[in-house]
Amino acid sequence: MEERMTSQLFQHGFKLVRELEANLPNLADQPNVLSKSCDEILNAFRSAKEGLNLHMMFRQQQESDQTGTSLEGWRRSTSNYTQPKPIMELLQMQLQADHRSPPFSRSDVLFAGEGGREAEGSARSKSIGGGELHPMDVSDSGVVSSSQRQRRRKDDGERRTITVAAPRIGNTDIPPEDGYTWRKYGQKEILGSKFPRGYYRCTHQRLYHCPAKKQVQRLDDDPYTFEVTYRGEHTCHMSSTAPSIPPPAAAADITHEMTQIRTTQPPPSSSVPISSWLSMEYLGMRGGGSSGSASSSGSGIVLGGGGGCAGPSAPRTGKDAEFPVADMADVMFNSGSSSSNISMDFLFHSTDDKWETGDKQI
DNA sequence: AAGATTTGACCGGG
DNA sequence: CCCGGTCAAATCTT
Repeated sequence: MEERMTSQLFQHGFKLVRELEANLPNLADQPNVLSKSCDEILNAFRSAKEGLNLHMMFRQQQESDQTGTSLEGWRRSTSNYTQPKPIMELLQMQLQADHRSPPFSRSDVLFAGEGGREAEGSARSKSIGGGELHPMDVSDSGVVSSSQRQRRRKDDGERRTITVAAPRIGNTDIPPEDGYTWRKYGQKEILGSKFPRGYYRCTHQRLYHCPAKKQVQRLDDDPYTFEVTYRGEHTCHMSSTAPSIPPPAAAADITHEMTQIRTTQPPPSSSVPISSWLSMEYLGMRGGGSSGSASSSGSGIVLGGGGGCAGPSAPRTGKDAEFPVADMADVMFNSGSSSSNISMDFLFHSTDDKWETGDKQI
């Protein structure tokens, strides 16, 4: 169990590395950004290492007092969080604290909820994605009955709309990532809009009945800006067995880096007791459900590795870059706490044949 | 093969 | 009836 959490931390680190790897061609001429990303990675792995130490401590403690209650209590407290802050909000919090410009060119965040946060109940009872469990569809003949589908609309509850700047480098068709993985289920031309609107739902809707959805629409007047509307809240990370771990600063920042260039030093996540940010206390409190964006390329950023949206089924190709990544991580660990020890030559020459894979970059 | 995306059709609300 | 949202079969990707 505890090992699993730690492995999630490690996997997050790996993921950051993978992302850095994928974006390296773009970052070649932005050493400061690159350096920053390296710091994120270092922090991620450092946190993982702390987690490891923590496990060892707890294990020893558990062995000494056979009751095991302390461990149990710790676990309970760590799974006691509600919802992880969506990355957007994390960024805002973080940047607010830092007195820096907002992550994305967030012009506004408006809540259009009719007061109800009931996303969970209604969605479950009415079986949102229609298809799977329709009472009406289960005629024993297997043939769909006359009333073909049952759809639900309305009662979506809260809608949150934000505008997000698209990356001007790389594939601008892909709205910026957030910590969640989304699956596109529709696209529609909208009257009066030049660009179609994309409809996304949480990838883990099936597993966790997660009602979270979002719509992504490019603005007519500024194709580099997306308007993202979120509906419903993520419930998919509520699994008691494995809380997702959206490492606040690191994950948020690397996402951000790819989106907008800025130079900033994140709050050293390593200085935050891992137990506390595991329990999400570090993040403040609950978050509304979401953020982000999906991408047609399916390259969703998946945080953590365990619990919910952020994780159990990381769509990332899993096996592809595991070894290079591990090597890289190793190098970084051994090189101390600063990324400055890594020479650009190492990154751009000794392994340059690997960067070819980025066919969708730029 | 499983999962994601595409896309035309369907449905409900205004 | 129109429009926005969703479904689901076909297709693509991994």
